[in-house]
Amino acid sequence: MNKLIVILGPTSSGKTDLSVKLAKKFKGEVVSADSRQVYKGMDVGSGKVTKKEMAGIPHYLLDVASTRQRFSVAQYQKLAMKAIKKIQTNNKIPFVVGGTGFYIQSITDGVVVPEVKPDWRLREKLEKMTVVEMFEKLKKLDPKRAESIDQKNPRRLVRALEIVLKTGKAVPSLGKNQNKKFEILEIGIIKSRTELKNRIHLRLVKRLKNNLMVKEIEKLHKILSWKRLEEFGLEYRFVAQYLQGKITYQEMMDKIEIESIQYVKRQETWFKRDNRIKWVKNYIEAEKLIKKFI
RNA sequence: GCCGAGGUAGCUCAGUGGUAGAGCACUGCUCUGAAAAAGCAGUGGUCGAAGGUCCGAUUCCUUUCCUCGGCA
Repeated sequence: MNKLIVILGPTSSGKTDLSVKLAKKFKGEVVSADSRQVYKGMDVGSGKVTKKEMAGIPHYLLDVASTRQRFSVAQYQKLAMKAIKKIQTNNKIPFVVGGTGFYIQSITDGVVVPEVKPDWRLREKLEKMTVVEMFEKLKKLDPKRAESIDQKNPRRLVRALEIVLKTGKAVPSLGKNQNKKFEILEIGIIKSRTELKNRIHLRLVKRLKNNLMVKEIEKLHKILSWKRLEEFGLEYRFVAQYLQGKITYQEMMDKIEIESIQYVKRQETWFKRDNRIKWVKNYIEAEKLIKKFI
């Protein structure tokens, strides 16, 4: 059976370092699972591995999309599965590494997302409705989905309506079957909140040094609107706000740190639901787990 | 020293004679092609201190301490 190793953890937990070391030791190659690192030109702000840090280990799913387009889980799943197969045929072990829980789940659970491509014009129209109106509409068109949906979340409502309106059929129920194609080991990096806080702070200072990150975002703005840049969140959102004069430099720094920690919490909440994850503190513990697994 | 403004949740502030709210922070949670996104819920205050009036004061009065402006 084909083996697959997942290395996950909250932002700033040290996934890159650990995964490169492990990949070297166990003849592995890395498949990134990061919703921002897929974009070309988002390097400093997304904490993308540098060529040097890769230390010769091939990395997939980096720079596979243009920031002008919107990437999605469905695309991720397809590309990542392809990369995984390729790695396995080369008799190497794929290491899926990242912090985007939804992307990871698309591999480990093999979730089948409904085959309905986003229709941005339709979404724009739908978004003009209030959530109450959207929910009422969904209740009529797809009462079953309406039962389980988050009634106050416009994104979810828009997507559900999009599926129903485009296909004329109800949203298929989610079959959460484990991916049977692989034998999977999921390793999570555990770090205390205070340590993550420190690391996030130091990382931010480093990224701000020499204006590296600000320059990167100014460059991105040449082809992207501020609005679009703000959609990317965290460093991209607040540096964009700073460059527009909406907030001060200090406010920008504070905001990035606060929201990064909030992001950590959201990631932890997501990972908590997956009890396959084996939590480790360091390289040694991870190495032990993999030795047993192989 | 005098005059004025203010002291209410971790922060910024609203408010009322019948023991208090908001936003943000904080904590927990959700997640069907935007997921660093988008949502939901919850905790939290002896209302600066001490007296007084009142059935009752955070709200009115007095004193006091502190902060910020202006004048000396």
